[in-house]
Order: sequence, then C-alpha cells, then structure tokens
Amino acid sequence: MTLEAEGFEVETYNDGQSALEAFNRRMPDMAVLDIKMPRMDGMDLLQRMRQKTSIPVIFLTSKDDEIDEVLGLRMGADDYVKKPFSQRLLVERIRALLRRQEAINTGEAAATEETRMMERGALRMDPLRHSVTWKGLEVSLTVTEFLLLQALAQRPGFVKSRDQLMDVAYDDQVYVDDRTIDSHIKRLRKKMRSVDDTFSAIETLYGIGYRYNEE
Amino acid sequence: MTLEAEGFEVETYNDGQSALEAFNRRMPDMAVLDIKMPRMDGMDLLQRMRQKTSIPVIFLTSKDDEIDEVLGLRMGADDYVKKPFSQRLLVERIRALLRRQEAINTGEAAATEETRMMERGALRMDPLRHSVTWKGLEVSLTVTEFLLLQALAQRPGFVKSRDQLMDVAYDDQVYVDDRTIDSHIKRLRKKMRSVDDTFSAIETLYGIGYRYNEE
DNA sequence: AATCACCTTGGCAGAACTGCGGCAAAGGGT
DNA sequence: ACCCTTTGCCGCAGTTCTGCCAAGGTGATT
Repeated sequence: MTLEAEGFEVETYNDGQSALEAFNRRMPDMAVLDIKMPRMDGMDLLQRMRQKTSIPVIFLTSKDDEIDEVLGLRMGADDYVKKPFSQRLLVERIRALLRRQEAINTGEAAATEETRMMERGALRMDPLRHSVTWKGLEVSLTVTEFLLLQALAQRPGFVKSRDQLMDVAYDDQVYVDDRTIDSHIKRLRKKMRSVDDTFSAIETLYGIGYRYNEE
Repeated sequence: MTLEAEGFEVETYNDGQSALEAFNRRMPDMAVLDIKMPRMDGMDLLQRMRQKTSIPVIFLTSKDDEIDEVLGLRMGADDYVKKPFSQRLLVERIRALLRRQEAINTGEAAATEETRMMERGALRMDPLRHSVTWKGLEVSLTVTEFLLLQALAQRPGFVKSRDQLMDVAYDDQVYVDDRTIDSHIKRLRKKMRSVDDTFSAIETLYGIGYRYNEE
C-alpha cells in the first residue's frame, strides 16, 4: 500500500471483527472503514469505536451503498470516499482529517477548564503530559517554572504582579521573598533561550511585574 | 474466603458431584474449578457445565497437572490460575472475566476480545491472562505491579501522580505512604530490566509523578 | 549627570525528592 | 506449624530544585 510510502503506519484487516479487536488494542490515530465487510459492517464498527474515542473516521463507499453516506456521516464518520478512488485522493483526505484533529487536540479538547492544553503563539503547554514546547522543541521545566509560565501565558499581553504570580505558585500559607519570583523567571528565560536564543516573550514591566507577549 | 469481602456471592463445594448439583440449581455467573476433585474432576465437570451454558470458568491447576492447562483451555475453560496463587491475583482474574462477559452480553454480538490485549510499543499486556511481555519476552509481575504498569501504559505520555496510581492499585479505604508507589516502581523497573537492561519507558517527573513513554 | 529604585544573573547552601538495598510483617498456601 | 511471596516502609546516598544573596546593570527621576 502506498499509504506506508507516505509515512503512515498502517494495519489492515479484512473483517470488522478483527478490525475492532485491533482498534481496541492499538488505539490508532484514525481509521478508514469499508462499509461492507464480513463479520461486522462499517456502521456497526463505527458505532463501537465511537463509544471509546472520537478519532477521525473515513468511510469507503461504493455506488451501491450511496444511501449510506448520509447515514454514515450522521453516525459520526468524518468523511467518505467513493469507490473507485485514487490513492492520492485518499491520502489527501487522510492528511486533511489528521490536520484538523491535530488542531482540535492542541486547541481546545482535552480535559477540564484548568487542566486543558494551551497554545499561545510558538508556545504549547500540556499540563496532563507536563510537557512544554517552544517552536516545536521540548523544554523541560520544573513544577514552579511550569506554573509561572502557565499563569503568564494564560493572558498574553496582560501584566502579572509578583504577588499574583506567587498566588499561583504557592499555597496561601507559604511566603517567600519577591525576588524569588525573579529567580524563577531567570531560570525560565534561560531554559527557553537554550532552545531559542532569541526568546523574548517574557517581558519585564519596571516596577509592576511580568508579561507574556504572543507573536 | 475473602472473595466475599470483595462483594462476590460465593458458594463452595469440595467435590465435583455436589458442585454440579449446585451449579444446576443456582446457575452462577461464573465458576472456579479445581482440576483435582473427588467424585468428578474439573474436566468432567466443565464438560457437563458447558452442555448447559457458557459462563466463564477458571481452572486452578497445580504444578503436577500443567499438561492439563492446554487441554482445559481447549475444552472451553476461559482462564487458568496456577497454584500457589495469591488472593489478589484470583480476584483480578475473576474481575477481568466478568468484565469481558459483561461486554459480551451488552455488546450483543461476539465482541470476544474486546477487553483483551493492550499493545504499547514493545509492551504487551493481557489483563485476562495477567501476562506481560516486553520485546516479546515474558515478564512476571505481581498484581500491584501489573495494575500500576497498566495504569501508566494506558495513556503513554501522560503523567500520573502517586495519588492517581494509588487509586488504581488500592481500594478507597486503604491508605499507604506514597513512597510505597516508588517501591513498586522500583521493582517494576528492575523486573523489566532483567529482560532488557536498557529499559527506560517509565520516566520519573520530579515532584509530579511517573510517566510511561512509548518507543 | 547624578542619584535612587528596581532588575538580572551567577553562585551557593539547604530543602526537597528519588533510587535502592534491606527488613520485618502480612497473607495465604501446603 | 512451616514456608514462600508479596508488600509497606525505613534510611542512606545521590540528585534536583529552590530561596536568597550580592555584585553589577538598567531605567526613571531630578
């Protein structure tokens, strides 16, 4: 299959049953289903899969089951491709869906209000993974650094005073010197510069506090 | 028996004959059979039971009758547990089987292997068989280790705090020091290293918890 | 330009955290 | 009663993180 030549990792199954097993086992990033399959057709399979995740699904339909297209989409398929189809077409549609999914994942989706993923310009923060990337490069932060950056990036362009930042990083009973925030900002900037020596997104407001600037 | 403490309703019989009678009378949700029993051994009993229903059956085997394991599975047993076994292991296997049965019942069609294998990179876990392999090599884990690894591997790349891991491995009432998790992770890593001394899939995040990384 | 206020940065000691060996106590099978 | 496995925890040593200091810079103000 040329899908592999395109850099995708692919697994193929000839019936719905084994496809479902494989799905549960591997949790793929997306699925391409034929409507007609032995041992469980595409519709049933889609329904089962939707109970677990919401990955992108493309249906393959032949002329005979055109009627099913609407039904399929309504059931949660993301796209369908009519047989016969060209390799290129399928690859394109797959790419498009994965791009869209990526956008959703990085943008809003994920968990709750506070723990969700954040994207601000070249910065990405994912609390659930405790991972931070700047221009695509992983930066390894400590808990305190992570919290401070999160607080700042939360509202790009808005100043946060040291007191406000302390509230984010410490429990109420804990008190530390103002200048300690400066220390953390220092280390934060240093780590960011270690992956991008032009980093300047954290600005100092003389006498006020710090500010994260997007762009 | 502590199975009752786990919320199961249990009846015990010391020979195959009375077990069969009880079986016909009560129609249980599942059965745990010893291979060796007076008045009718596990094999015969299984055969009789299978004529009526297809409830999950677990065999208990001792070293002497290892040969029977294959035979037993072929005859329709769903799982077997080697003696000596720990209370917790048995409970875990029973739960897994009941879960699967439940899935089959509600998901109507034969969703047989639904809750079966989990593959994450070089790791494979089979909750039903309580078996784990790393790069194809069998690793023998205790119940606690198994649960922790399962929880971590469930979502590769996501951090799990010690608290979250404790939730997975312990009942709500049980409380243990969170450094105990460290001990289990230690043993887990050690066992994994014993089959692959480069093992490093379980990462520590300072001040946060642990994370399973694929590849 | 002089002065004062406020920041940045390197350095450092103590605090916090983790890995590991080891041990004693359950827990439960025989 | 005896034994083996599993488990929770302790303590030490090594590592990482953090709060603060002090020296030197930068910005504001007069």
